[in-house]
Amino acid sequence: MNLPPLVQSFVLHFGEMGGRWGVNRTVGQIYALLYVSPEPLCAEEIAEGLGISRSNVSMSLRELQAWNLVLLRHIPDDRRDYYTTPDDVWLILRVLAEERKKREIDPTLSVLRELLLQTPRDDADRHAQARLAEMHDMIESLTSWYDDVKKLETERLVALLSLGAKVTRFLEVKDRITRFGRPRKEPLQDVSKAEAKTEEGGG
Amino acid sequence: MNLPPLVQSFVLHFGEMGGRWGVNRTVGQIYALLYVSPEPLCAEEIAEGLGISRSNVSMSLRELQAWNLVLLRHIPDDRRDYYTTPDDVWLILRVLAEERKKREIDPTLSVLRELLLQTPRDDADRHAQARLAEMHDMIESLTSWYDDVKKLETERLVALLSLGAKVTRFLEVKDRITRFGRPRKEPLQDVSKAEAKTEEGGG
DNA sequence: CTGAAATTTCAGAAGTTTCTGAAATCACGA
DNA sequence: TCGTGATTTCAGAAACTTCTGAAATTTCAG
Repeated sequence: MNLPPLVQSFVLHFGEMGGRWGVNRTVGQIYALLYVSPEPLCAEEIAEGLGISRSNVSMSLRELQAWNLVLLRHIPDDRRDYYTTPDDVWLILRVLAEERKKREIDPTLSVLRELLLQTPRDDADRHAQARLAEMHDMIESLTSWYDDVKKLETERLVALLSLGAKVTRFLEVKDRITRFGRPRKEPLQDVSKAEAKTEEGGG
Repeated sequence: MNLPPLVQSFVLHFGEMGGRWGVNRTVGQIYALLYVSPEPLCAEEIAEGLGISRSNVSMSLRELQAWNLVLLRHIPDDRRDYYTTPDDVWLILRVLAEERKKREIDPTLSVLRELLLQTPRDDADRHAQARLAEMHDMIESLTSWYDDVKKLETERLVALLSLGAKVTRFLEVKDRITRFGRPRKEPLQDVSKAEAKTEEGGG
């Protein structure tokens, strides 16, 4: 490996983490290298920089493309493909979230739906389905929140994040107002329409 | 494998997904089995149900314990260990989020910090550090949002989720108000003081 | 068309992870 | 103390993934 020390440390770290993120070491390294590189790189340069075989680079770039994590660039009068990453980190985050959802969540959600449609044969089945339903409903809450939030422009998304849990003060205020009209426990579903419930103490 | 068909489908699916979630097939299967099982199970029963070796069960349970995803139970006059999962799915989600953060995010954040402290040797280093800083800052926004949100009681967390992106109406109002006094784009930090105003335009 | 450069594919070598059965260890009652 | 049964450990077998170099394919200028 033939890179400036700072870049090298970053690249090696991403390589090690690759495994935990669902890609292999080389894919992680290539991504890291492209991410910090000031210019797009061609396959040969990547192979050279990381000290790995040209064919390994080719396969790993394919995988990065399957993840939508790299961009192709061309340079006039040079027919090689040059690769780079999007430079907006928030865009990168969106792509990553989308891809991970597609791989890690969606298949499970669809299996859960399928199994919940089956007619239970006995009490064991009924119990199992009740558990699957709990999991299904939680995942639905999460993905519908996600679908909603991903539509936000980045600026707003950042604002929303920095607001953090302060948002709940909003809910508390709503609560207090709402309780005058409607005395007691309601299903918590559509809080936005003003029918939250219970829970005093809020500071 | 010797399980009711519905449970078996669920278990097999979790086994397949295991790889994508950073655990191996057996770990995924055991987790799924414990999750749907109405009673805690002992190692022998798990091995029997899944048709795998006793030692494999032992090692996989260890891993699930390292992830804090299983609970130990004891039955009077029986010295075997019985295992189960927490039954609140939201608690499971919290544990999972925490563990994944610990494994997938924290190490990277600390490497980024370390590399950002180094004195750059040239322009290439300066450019690389600028990129690392962008990544670092984004991850910090995310983790500080997460740290904030994870303190919420589940009931409030669910309410927050179902609110989704509607929360940004709150931000819009704040924007408008703020702009009277202060002509331009401000960091959107302390919105919490503008509370009660929001949300009349709902629907 | 031909040929040179870039890229991809692929069989199998190298490396890694997962799984097992056998042996070691532990926990407890008699 | 010992014996019984539960549990863990561990060396190596089996399965799987990653990586390479060689060969095949693509691309494009002349």
